[in-house]
Amino acid sequence: MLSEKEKRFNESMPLGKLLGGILKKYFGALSKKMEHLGVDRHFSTLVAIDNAKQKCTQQYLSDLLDFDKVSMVRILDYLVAKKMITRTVNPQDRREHLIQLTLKAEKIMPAIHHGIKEMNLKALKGLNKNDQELFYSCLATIFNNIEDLPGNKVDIKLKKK
Amino acid sequence: MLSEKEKRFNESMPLGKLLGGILKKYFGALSKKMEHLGVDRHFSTLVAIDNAKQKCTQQYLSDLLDFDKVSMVRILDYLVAKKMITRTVNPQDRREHLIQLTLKAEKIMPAIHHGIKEMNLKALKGLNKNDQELFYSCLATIFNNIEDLPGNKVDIKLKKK
DNA sequence: GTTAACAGTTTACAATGTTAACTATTATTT
DNA sequence: AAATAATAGTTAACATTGTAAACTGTTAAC
Repeated sequence: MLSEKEKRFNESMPLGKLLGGILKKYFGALSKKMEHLGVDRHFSTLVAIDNAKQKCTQQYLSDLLDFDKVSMVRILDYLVAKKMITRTVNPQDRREHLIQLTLKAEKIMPAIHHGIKEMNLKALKGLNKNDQELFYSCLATIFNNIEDLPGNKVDIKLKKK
Repeated sequence: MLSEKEKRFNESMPLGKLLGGILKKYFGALSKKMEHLGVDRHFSTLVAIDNAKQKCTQQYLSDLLDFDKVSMVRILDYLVAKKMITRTVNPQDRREHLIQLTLKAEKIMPAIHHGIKEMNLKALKGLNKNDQELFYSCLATIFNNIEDLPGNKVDIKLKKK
C-alpha cells in the first residue's frame, strides 16, 4: 500500500527526472567523446548548420537550437575563431548574416555524426525496432504538445574540459 | 531520395534534439508556472527531499539530482534562506547534514505536485495508456543504458524572472 | 519621408559548474 | 593509541552562459 506521498511522487515526477537524467548523461558523454575534434560542446550547432534546409541565419539557428540570440552570437564567435564556420552578410537582406561550414568543419562532420550515432545505439540498446519507432513518435508528439508553451530559453551547461 | 547529408542527419540527430527541446520547454514552463510559490527553479529539489526513502544528506541529493556538491550547497543555502528546508547535523555521523522540509514547504508540496502532474498531462496529450507505458519503459531502459557513462554534471539554467 | 520592425552586437550583471584548498569528523592502518 | 586516510560539507576564485537593456545598421510599413 503506497503512502499519499509516494502516490504523489509516482504520478508527477518520473517524466522530468528521467528526461533530465538522460539528457545530462547523453550530452555530457557526447561532449567528452568529441573533445578531440576541437569544437568544445558546440558540435550540435555544426550539425544544425550542416543540415539547414533554408538560409541559415543566426535567428534561424537560435530558434532551432533554443539558444537566446546573445548566446548564439557568442557561440558563433567561438566557432568562427575555431575556423569552423564563416559569417557573411546576406546581399538580399543586409541585416542578416549567413552561416556556412568551412572545409575544416566539413571534414569533421562524419566523425561528429558517427559519435552521435554510436551514442544513440548505446542509449537505445535492448529496444527492438518497433519500440524504438514508437518511442520516437512519442517524443515527437510530446515535442509538439510542449512546443508553444510560454517557457524560457534554457542552457545545457557542460564541464569545460 | 535522400542526400548523403540528410541520411546522416536522420540517423544521428533526433534523439538529442528532441530530448533537449522537450526538456528546455518542460522545465522552463514549469518554473514559470511555479514562480508564485517562491522557490525559484528549485521545486524539484524539494520534491526529492520530500520523497527521500533514506536519510537525506547533501551527498544523496547531489547524486540523485545530478548537481555537483558546490552547486548543491548553494541551492540548499537558497532553500534555507527561503525557510523551505532545515539543515541539521546528523548525531550518528557528525560530518553529515540531514535535510528536511519545513512546515512552510510541506504546505506547498501539493501545489508543486499538481503543477508537475498538469504539465505531464499536457506533454502526454494524444498518447493512449499503452503508448504512455511503453514510452516510460523505454525511458527507463535508456536511463539505465546511459547511467554509468563517464559523463559530466550538467546544469539546466533557467531565466530568472 | 518618417516611423516601426528586424538582425545582430555589446555591455553589465546574475546563476551556476569547476577546481582547489580548507575544516571537521570518522574510519583505517600500523 | 597515534598517525594517516577517507568522507561530508564549505569557501573562494574563475569561466561559461542566460538576461536585460541599450545600441547600430538595414528593411518594411505607413
